[in-house]
Order: sequence, then structure tokens, then C-alpha cells
Amino acid sequence: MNVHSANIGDLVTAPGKREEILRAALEVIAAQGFHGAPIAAIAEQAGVGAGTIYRYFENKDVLIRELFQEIRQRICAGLWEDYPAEAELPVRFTHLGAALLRHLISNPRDFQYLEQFHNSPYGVEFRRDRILGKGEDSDLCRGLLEEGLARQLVKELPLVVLFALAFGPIIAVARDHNLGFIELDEGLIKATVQACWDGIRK
Amino acid sequence: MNVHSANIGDLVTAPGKREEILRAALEVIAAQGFHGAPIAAIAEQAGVGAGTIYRYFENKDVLIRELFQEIRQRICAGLWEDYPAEAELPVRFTHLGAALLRHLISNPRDFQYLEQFHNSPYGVEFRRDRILGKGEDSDLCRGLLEEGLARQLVKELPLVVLFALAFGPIIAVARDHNLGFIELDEGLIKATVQACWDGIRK
Amino acid sequence: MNVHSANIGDLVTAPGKREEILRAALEVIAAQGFHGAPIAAIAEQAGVGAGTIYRYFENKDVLIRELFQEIRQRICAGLWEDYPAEAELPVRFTHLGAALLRHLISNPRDFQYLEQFHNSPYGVEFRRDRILGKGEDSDLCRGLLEEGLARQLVKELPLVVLFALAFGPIIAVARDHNLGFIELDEGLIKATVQACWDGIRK
Amino acid sequence: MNVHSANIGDLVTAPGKREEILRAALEVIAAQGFHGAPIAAIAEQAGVGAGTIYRYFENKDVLIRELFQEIRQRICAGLWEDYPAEAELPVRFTHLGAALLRHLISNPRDFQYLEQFHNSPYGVEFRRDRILGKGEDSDLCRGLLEEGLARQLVKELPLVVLFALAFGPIIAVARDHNLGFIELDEGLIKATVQACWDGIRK
DNA sequence: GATGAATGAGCGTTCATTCAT
DNA sequence: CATGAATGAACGCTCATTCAT
Repeated sequence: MNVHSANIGDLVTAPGKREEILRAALEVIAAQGFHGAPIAAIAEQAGVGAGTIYRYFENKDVLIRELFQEIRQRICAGLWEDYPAEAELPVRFTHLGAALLRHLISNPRDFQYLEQFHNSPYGVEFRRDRILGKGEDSDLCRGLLEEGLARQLVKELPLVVLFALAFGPIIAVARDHNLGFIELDEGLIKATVQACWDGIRK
Repeated sequence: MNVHSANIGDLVTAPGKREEILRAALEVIAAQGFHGAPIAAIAEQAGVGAGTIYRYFENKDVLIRELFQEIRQRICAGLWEDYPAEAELPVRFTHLGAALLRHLISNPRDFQYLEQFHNSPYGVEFRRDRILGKGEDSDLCRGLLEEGLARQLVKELPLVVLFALAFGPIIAVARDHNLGFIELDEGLIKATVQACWDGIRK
Repeated sequence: MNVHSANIGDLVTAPGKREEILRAALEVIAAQGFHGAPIAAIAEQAGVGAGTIYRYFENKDVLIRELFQEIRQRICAGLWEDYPAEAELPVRFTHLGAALLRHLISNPRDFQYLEQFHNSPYGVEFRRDRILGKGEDSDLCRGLLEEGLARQLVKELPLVVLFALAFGPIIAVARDHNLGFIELDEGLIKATVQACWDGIRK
Repeated sequence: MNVHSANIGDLVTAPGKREEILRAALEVIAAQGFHGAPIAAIAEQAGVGAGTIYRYFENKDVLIRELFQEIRQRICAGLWEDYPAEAELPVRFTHLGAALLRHLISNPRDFQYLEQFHNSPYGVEFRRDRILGKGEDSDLCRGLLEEGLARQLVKELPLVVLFALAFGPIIAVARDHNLGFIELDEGLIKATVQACWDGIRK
């Protein structure tokens, strides 16, 4: 019996406390960093008792990591929206890059959380799979780059390098946007992603 | 009365304790993150008593920040080595990019430290100037990109975006190298930096 | 949401922890001085964990100062008991002096605490108002001396000097009693206070 | 061989370091209290190395206590100056009281030190002999009061109580002077001491 | 199930004391 | 002798976690 599942038929189920806690954790951590986010602060933000958190998450590590996974899910989900599966490779690439960039700048707390997460006690073991690590999203991107390689549309470089060339600038530019160094509009998003393509195309 | 300076020619003088402590802090923090780097652990790694650290650094924050500045100095210094000031712009750019990338992968602890630092309570105020922030190094890079803009050799994009395109992949690829996802050799370094140029050039 | 209040009539409620901590602090500090009264010692004496103290007092300074105020309140309260507001001035004076002296010797820990407090890092700012500083108690005493001055019953000396003459011996004798140099009985109390009056009266 | 004694015949003996250290300790402690007077601060004020202090005093406790004794000596010495040994008892008493009060207000650091000392880790065991405890000074005062008792000039009260009546106000008024609550001039000094006599005389 | 008061290990920091120079 | 760099025990305080209610 999973305590977190809402019983079907239970018409007065409050919005899950689990979700409330995750939301609160995201809010506090994005705003204050992992320091400044003691369990007590998260509990207060969530409007629950501190002890309650431990009914939904084994411990703080688990909470932090599950939040990480949720955020990654959200990002992945966005990438598939309106994906022009039948279009030319460059079109698909720029669609993907732009979708990713748009998500990162319209969900600054998600992005801030990810950045906080990776260099924290909690995220060390996830260091290796940054944004776009494993799972569908990665498959999508990797597939795309592999196709480019196979069809000799992109430079003959290791996949890892192509990944860096393709998405490194997107993440860097999203950070700059979040820090207020630049205001990205649709034009700049497109131009940036296009430039990424220029970097990897043959 | 500078207690920290080692007398030149005094061969019996142990390498300065200050340096020993900085080295130890770098080692511990790069390996364990800021968590897992209590003063006691740094002191042990340095082979000194905990109290000794406070003779050289006002407090932990200062130690952490001075180490940050030292590392940045080291990186900056490397960029100027053999810099072909008279060469064509693309040559200068690729020299710079390759020098940076080489430093990041040959000094993995420096790199890991920088990454840890920026998303930590200590580094919040430095968030904005990631690797290559202010100072000579940044001037060097910015000057180069500005020259490219003025001479219409690079895309007409905001400087911030050009920065992201030029150095985002380098940092991403350095991280992958450090994590063991790829073994960068001189050929790959050159190719990566060249691809960065492809991303920004007109 | 006052967590410290004990519900009246709730017989099962243990005496408030806050009071327990204050009691423990008084005990330890009166006995050992402020040195020898680390938080851990106070916590042990109170039978609580060290961290618990911080649920009731923001920090050690606050604990120490609140205890000071509580003790002062206790003393003040005693002065008004059976106060013969309508009696002659000398009667009122001796009532007051005797009440004070009785309190100081029957509550030796209160007295010892006050003495410790005033010459401690915590009490510096209260240095000026020793025992009988501000508030009702002081008003009571001052009013009495001022009345004496106005009615030419006491010497024409600055109020400060009259205070010293009136209460200096009382405090000195209380200390001697506490240190075991003398056993004050009701006769000696009366005689001492009478002698104080002799010192100030015209 | 006492390291502290200046060798007779050693014509270039610097003013004793021991005295320098005691002077420095008095200065720092009177100004900052015992907190804020770490050995390092005393050493700096004295212009010697921290380790040097341990050549003159076994440890900090000893330093603090020897300073206490020195100050008491100084005060005692002053009491005998111009002592009118042949005069009437009240004259001798007021001479003594006035001399004491004058010393306390003209040597505020001595007085502040004494006050700090008695309620400190170092002074606990001296608590009982306040100012005027043992030794000549006390003998002088006690003798005087005993004489008064024998000759039925002062009230028939225990010596301890007479002490409190005689000197309690003097110390209280000296404190007020030091704290700036009153400016004692020769007239007030005389009046205060006279009032003390009024308190004890039959 | 939900709570939040209680806990105590662990942190950063100070400072009396030692001892190699 | 004098020094002051080095030490580490001890402090005040935080916060993840538990558990009685």
C-alpha cells in the first residue's frame, strides 16, 4: 500500500502533501541554496510539521534526489511537445535545443535547483549525468546526434564532444539569462540554437 | 613581518604552511565537496592542528575564497603563455580555447573546485563570473570577441551569447573528461576548440 | 502559540522546561560562576539536551539576561509585601531595607547570581543598575529618599550618595552572611537597617 | 635564584618585564574585562611575546592573582600615609575612610580590576576577603572598630556588621563615581565618610 | 496519520599553554 | 632568555532525525 497514491474514489483528497513538500523544497532551495534549506524551513514553507516530511521521504537525501528526478522528468516531457519527428535533422535539432532553452529560462527555479543540486552533497553521484543524462531525453538527443554522424551531417567527433558542443552553450546562456546578464527573446533563442548547430555540423 | 614567506635560498624551510593548507583544502574539497570538508578534515590533510588554520586565514570563508582566487590566477596565467598576439583572430581564439581546455583537464582538482565553489554558500557572490569572470583573462577573451564583432568575423550576437557559444562547450567537455567519459587528446582538444569557432564565426 | 505556558489545572504537565532551564542556570552559575557554566553543564543540570536550551532562549546571552530580569522581578516583588505605605518615613525605610536584606540572605543563589552577573561580559550594560536599578523597586527607594530630602529628614547629599549610604551596607552584610562570616538573625537585620538610617538621617 | 630580582650591580637592567606585564594586564582587564583579555592581548600591550609571560608567571591564574595582591598592597600602603595615630577615634576613622575613598576614585583601574576580579574564575576563592580583607589594612580597620567597641563609642554589633556599615557605602559611592553617576569632590568625600561614622557610632 | 519538542553529533572558532628556534 | 607559531580541548550553536502524544 503506497501511502502516496491517492485512492481512486476518494473525492476529497487534498492536493497531495508529497507534492506540497516537493514544491516547498524547490522554492526554498532555489531561493536560498541548499544551505539555508534546513528541513524545518521546507516544512514551514510546505505548511506541514517537520516530522511529516519523514512520512513521505526516508530522509533529506531522498527528498532532494526525488525532486531532482521530478524536475528532470518535467524537462524531458517538454522536449517531446510538438516534436517534428518527420522533419529534417537540423530542424529537429533546433526544435530540441530551443525547447530545452525555453524551458530552462521559463522555469528558473527548476534550472537553479539543477545547478544547486549537482554540486551538493546530495548530487555528487549524479554529477555524471548533468541535465540530459540518462533516459528518454538523452536517447532523443543521442539518437539525433548519432543519426547526424551516420549520415555525415555532423562532425566526426565522439558523441560526448558533440553533446558538449550542442548543449554546453544552451546551458551557459540559460544561466546568464537567469542571472540577469541578458534577456533572451525568441530571436536570440533561435540564433543561439542555430549557432550550436553551426558548431557541430560538418 | 611576513611569516609566510619562505626565504629564498633557505633550503631547510618547509614549503609554507599557508600553501600546505590551501593545497589540503583543494584536495579535500575537490574530492568530497564542501560538505565533507570541515576544518578538521582540512587540517588533518594538511598535517596541522585545526587552530593553525586560523593563523593563516581569518575564517573558513576567507580560506575558501582565497583558494578560489588562487586557482583563478593560475588559470589566467596559463592563458597568456605563448599567446600569439600578432596572429590572425581565429588563431588567437583557438590558442586561447585550447590553453583553457588543457588547463582544465590537466588540473582536474582546480576545475572540480571551481565547480563546487560557484554553487556553494561561499561562492554565491561570484556566481556571475564563473570560470573566466573578471580580470585579465576575461579582458583577453572579451577583447577577442569584440574584435571579431567589430571586424565582422563573428556572428552579430550579444557578447554574453558569444561567450556561451565559445566557452560553454569547453567547460562541458572538460567536465566529461574529468568524469572519465572521454579521454581528450591533443587532436580532440584542437577539434573541439575549432568547432567552437565554427559556432561563433560568421 | 506559547509553548511554554503550563495549562492551569493540567496536573500532568511537568513544570515548564523553560523554568527548569532557568533554575539550572541559576544553580550552576551561582555555584561555579559564569566560567564553569557552559551550555552543556546547564543542560545537564536541567536534565535536557544542549540543543533544547535553544528552543527556549535565542542564545546564551539571552538566557543569562532573562534570568537576571527574573531575579530582579522576584526581589522587587518582595519589597512591596506588607509595605506600610501610610507609616512614618523611618518606618517605611527600615521596612524596605529589612525586606531587601531578608530576601538577599534567604535566596543566596539569587544574590550570588546578581553579583556574578554584574561583572561579566553579559552584564556590562547593566553595570550601572546593580541591585535596585530601574523600575518600581528603584522608584520606591528613590521616592523615599527624595521625600526625606524634601522634608529635611535626611542629610542634604546627592541622591546617589544617599543610595550608597542606605543600601551599600545591606549588600555588604548580605555578602558576609552568604559567605558564612556571620549569621544574621532578625535582631541583626533590624539593627543593621536601623544603622543605615542613622547614616542618612539628619 | 629568583629570576625576577634585578641583580645588584647590573647597571643596565631594563625596567622589569614583570612589572610591565602586570601593568599591561591591569590596563587590558580594567578596560575590557576578563573576557577580552586573552594572554595574547596582555602580551601585546606589554610589548613582549606571549611565551615570555610564562617565564614570569606560572600561568594566567597566577598572573591575575599576583596582580590582585599588588593592587591590594598599593591600597593598604596609602591608608597609612599621614595617619593621625594619636588623634581621636572619629578623626582616625574619617581619615581612614577618606583615604580609602580617595584612592579608589583616583585609581579607577585599580578599582575596576578589583571589582572584575572578585567575580571571576580567578577570584572566587578570594571572594571572602573583598577589599580590605586580610593583612595590615584589615588589622588597622579592625583595630579601630574594636577600639570603638571597647570604648563604647560605636554600636554593639558584630565586627562584620560594623565593617559593612563603615565601608559598604564607601565602595558603593566609589563605584558610582567610576561609572560617572556622580563627581565626588573633597566635600562629598568628607560628608560621605562622616555619614558612615554616623552609621556606626553609638 | 500528523505533529513539533527534544535530541546530540558535529560544526567553526578561540585561546591558554608549549617548545623549537 | 625571549619568542610566537603551533596546538587541541572546549566552547556556543545548528539541524537532521526521532518519537511521545
